[in-house]
Parts: sequence; structure tokens; C-alpha cells
Amino acid sequence: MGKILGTKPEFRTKVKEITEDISEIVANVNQLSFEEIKKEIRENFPEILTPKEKIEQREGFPELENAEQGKVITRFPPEPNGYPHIGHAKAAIINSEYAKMYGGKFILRMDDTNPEAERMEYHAAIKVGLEWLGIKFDTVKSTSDDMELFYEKGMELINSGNAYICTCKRDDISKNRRERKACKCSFKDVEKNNKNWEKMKEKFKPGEAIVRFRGDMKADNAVMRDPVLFRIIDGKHYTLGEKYRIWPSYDLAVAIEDSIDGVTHAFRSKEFELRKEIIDSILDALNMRKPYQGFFSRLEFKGMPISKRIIKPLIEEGKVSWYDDPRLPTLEALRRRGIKPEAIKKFIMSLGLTKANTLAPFDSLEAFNRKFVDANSTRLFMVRNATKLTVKNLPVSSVEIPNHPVNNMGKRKIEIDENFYISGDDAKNIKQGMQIKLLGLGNIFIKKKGTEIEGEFIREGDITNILKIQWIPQKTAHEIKMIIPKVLFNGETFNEESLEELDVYTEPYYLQLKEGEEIQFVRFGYCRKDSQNQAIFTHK
RNA sequence: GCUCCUAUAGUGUAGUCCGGUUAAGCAUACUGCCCUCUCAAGGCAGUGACUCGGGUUCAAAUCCCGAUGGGAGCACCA
Repeated sequence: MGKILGTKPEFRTKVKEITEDISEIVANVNQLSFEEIKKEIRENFPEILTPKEKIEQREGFPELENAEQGKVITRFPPEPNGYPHIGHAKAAIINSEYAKMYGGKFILRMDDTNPEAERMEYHAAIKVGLEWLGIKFDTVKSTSDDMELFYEKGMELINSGNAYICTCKRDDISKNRRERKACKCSFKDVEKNNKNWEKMKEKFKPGEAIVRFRGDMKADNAVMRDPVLFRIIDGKHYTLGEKYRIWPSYDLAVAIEDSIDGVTHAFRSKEFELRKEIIDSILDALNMRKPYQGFFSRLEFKGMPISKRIIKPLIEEGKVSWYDDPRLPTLEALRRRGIKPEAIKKFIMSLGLTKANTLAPFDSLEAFNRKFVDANSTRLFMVRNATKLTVKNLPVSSVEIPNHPVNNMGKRKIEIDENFYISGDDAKNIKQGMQIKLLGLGNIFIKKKGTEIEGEFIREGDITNILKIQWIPQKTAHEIKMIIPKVLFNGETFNEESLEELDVYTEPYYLQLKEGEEIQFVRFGYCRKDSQNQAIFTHK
């Protein structure tokens, strides 16, 4: 019924009549046996039997409103006040993808209007992180490049009566906001405001005076209740030093920057949603062009804190090593862990532009990553909880083993004698009298099982349904530390077992791999070579 | 407390604006089978969802009202 009305809209006005017809037909059909129905369909409506065509999935993000090919400008405005993490990646990817989608421009703008928080170190880390992600910008700038412009626009707002200088105490301002009451400063005339503005340049101390936008103290949206436009900060700015002491607030800076930079579409995370109104109001008061503002949900992984507030104490207490600790969701940590930038991008694209809260489990990122990593990670043997195995009658003194099961990644030669290590877990499953296969080597008959195992080479062994295990020759075994990162927090509590460290043996070929290369330890999982003596577990 | 945002399988989402062509698509997870000198990858199949209660309508995941859960804002941070 729905289908009929959907495909033939002309029937919609005659719904009553059709309903009767349909019930009659359905009743008739129901009289028929299953076989008869089948026959009827085959003879008269064979198209029903052909499988449905797959619905085309949209590639990338949804289309934008008011977006013209070649004219979209987006931007990513991080504050250089910390190391970049997966949340930054989301904002950067969404904005840059839209620019790409419409053949437009993408701006990186360091949002540095709070000298107390910002540092060159973070500025650099953000650039490194974005470069690693493969994000390219057409323009790189800093908000602080435009200080003179902010002053000019600030004066304009003061002179047009859209802004005033407030010398109330912080607590009173906050109280008035809550009670939706204007303070006495709001009634000062333009002349007085101009005088106070001059005084802000030297005389007033930080905290004694601020410039406020004349919003609406009665507004339901609390950020509209005369927000701050400028405040005095005496700290040393990381690039401008002590040149300025009056700094624009986020609202003013973002509004003006996006407008003059020609940004057409600005995407920010959801917590800024209420600021849309104030930004539009400021631009209206200045008669400046308003960009479209879009919002998306914050991205966090379950049990992996993003905020410095939580991470910093962990570092100080030595619970995590540094911002690149593989348990953290910083870009540097994800890189060390073996997550590929392409996977991060795909993953973030898959989350879409929803405003619903996202607390993604790490597995979905892992699934994307596995696909990128599988094709070119070297397969190597590695054993843990090593148990000794001696094998008699070996016909060869070395074997060549391919580095990848399907792709041509070369072979490696392993020298062998009768002494091997195998994994303790495998040793447990081995019983006297059984046959096992040492991968790439051949079948072994188990003659004796004790704390050590003794076996004998068999030329023609079983192939199916026997234990196939990896091994390491004792004489060339290379010991490395295997680091297995796990979830940092279970709910609110720190997971004391979040970092497992294993001493394992691997092949000497490990030493020839480049640092940072992805390896799949056979029957264990994907790992990234962190150094000659350490590997980090990426995922299964 | 006030205000705003949000709600689709275990998880993440598509669809919602503009009700019908969807017995709700995809990914991941899980299960089973195939392939396999890895417990990976690959191939095939399967389980599984529209928060709840009203209303409008011939027809509601989709529109309206209410409730409930989750998140955010009420900074001289961004």
C-alpha cells in the first residue's frame, strides 16, 4: 500500500477506493497456495525475484547549505594551549573536508588571544600533528596578527554605543548575569567609555576593567547577557611579548576573524552552540558579513581522557609517561601506537556531523586501522613466556619465510639449529605423542613433554587440524619489551593495569626494520616498532 | 535553578528538514560457514534498533504536544 502510493502519487486522492480494491486482491491472493503464488510471480512479475539494488551510500559529509563550488572557505582555529588530540583531529578534518569537497580554501588560524595559556611548544605540536594527519592549508595565520584591527573594531563598538567599559567586581558581574540585571557601568556615556578605554591601556590593573558588549541582560541565552569583549592580561604573549595588554575575548576575535578571513562555513564543537547568537550580534553591530555556523558533537573515546585537567596530574604522578603515552588519545600517542592518519580520517568521516554525544569505543578506530595496516605490515614470529623445544633430525640449517602471506614484501632467512623457543600458551596445549607444525618449517612429532619439550622432524605430516605455531631459534632470539596499552579509566577510576609490559623474544630480523614500521606478530596482533628494544601493541 | 542541544541494533551512524517507493540502509562487534602453513586479512550467511506516552493523518522513525534519559552553557578560557 505504501509502495503503491509512493510510486503512484496520483492515487493519493482516491485512497478509500484503492483500499477496498487492495483488500479484495490481497484476499484473493491469500486464497492461493504457496506454490500457486510462486508460479504466478514467475510467470507475470519476474522482476520481483531479482534482488534489490543496493542503496547508494553517501560518500563524505552531507551537502552544505548556500555552498557554491569553488567559493567555500573554512577554517580550523585551535588555541595553542596544549597538545593536539583526537578532538582537534575531528574539527580539523570536518572543516578541511568541506573546503576540499567544494574546491574552496582552508585556513589554519592559531587562536592565541590568551597569553597566559599559550606556548610555542604547543603551537609547534599542533602543526606537527596536523601535518601527520595529512591536512593541508591554504593559509596559516594567528588571531594575534590582527590586534590593531580588534582595537579599531572595539572603538567602533564603543562609539556606536554597542559596548561599554565595566569596572564592576567579577563576582558582581556574575551575580548580575544570573539575576539578569544591568550594572551601573552600562549607563555610562560614550565619552566616559572612551576615557576608560584609554585608562585600560596603562592605568587599570588586570581585573579592574573590561569591555562588555551591550547584549541583552534579560536574554534567556546567558551568553547574551553583556559578554566580555576585551580584558587586561599582563602576561607575556608567546610571539608578541608584552606589546599588548588588552586582549580580545574569544567571541570578539572569532567573529571578526571569520568575517574578515572570508570564512563562509565555520564548524565548531557543540559546546559553542550558544555563542552563535552573540557572534552574529557582534557582526551585526559592526555591519560585517556573517558566516554560516555549524556544530558537531565532541569526540572522546571511552576511558581515554582528552582534557589537560585530567592528563596533567597523571603525568605528574607518573601514572602515564608523557603526552605521547600510548594510552592517551593525543595525536602523538595514537601515532606511536601505530594508528595511521588515513584510519583516523576515515573513522572521523564515519561519525558524521551529528550533534548527539559520541563516546566511541576504540574498536571502531581499530577496525579502520587494521585495513590500512594489514596490507603492508611485515609478518614476524614472536614468542612470549618462552618454553624450550628441541627438535631432532632437522634436514636443514636455515629456512626462508615470506614477510607477507599475499603481498610481495620479500623473504627473510632464519638460521636454525635444534634449539627453539615456543610460546608458553602453545606449550600448554602440546601433549606427548601429538603432531604440531612449526610455521614455515615443517611438522614435528612430540616425543617428550616436561618443562622442556622434545620433538622430532617428520617429512610428511598432517596438514589439517593440527596446531600451527610460531617459533624462535634460541641462538638468535632477540629480546624486546612489548607494551600493551589498555583503557586508562574504568568510569571514574584509574585503571592500574592499563599498561601491560611483556618481555618477549622475536627474530633478529626485527633489528633490520625501520623504527615506526608496522609489524604483525603472527598469531598475536599488529604492533608498531617503537625502538630496537621495544614494540607497542596496536590491536589484534 | 534558568536556558539550549540531543535521543535509531551491543557500539557508531544513514534516513528525519519536504510523512508513503524502507517488512529501516551501512560500518563495527558478535555467531556460523568458506578460504588459509597466523587466532589476521579476504569471501558468504545470520542475530540485532526507531526512548516512552498522547495527538494529527488513509499512512508517522519522519509532523505536533508532553514525559524521561544523556550532554552543554550561565568565565575577565577557547
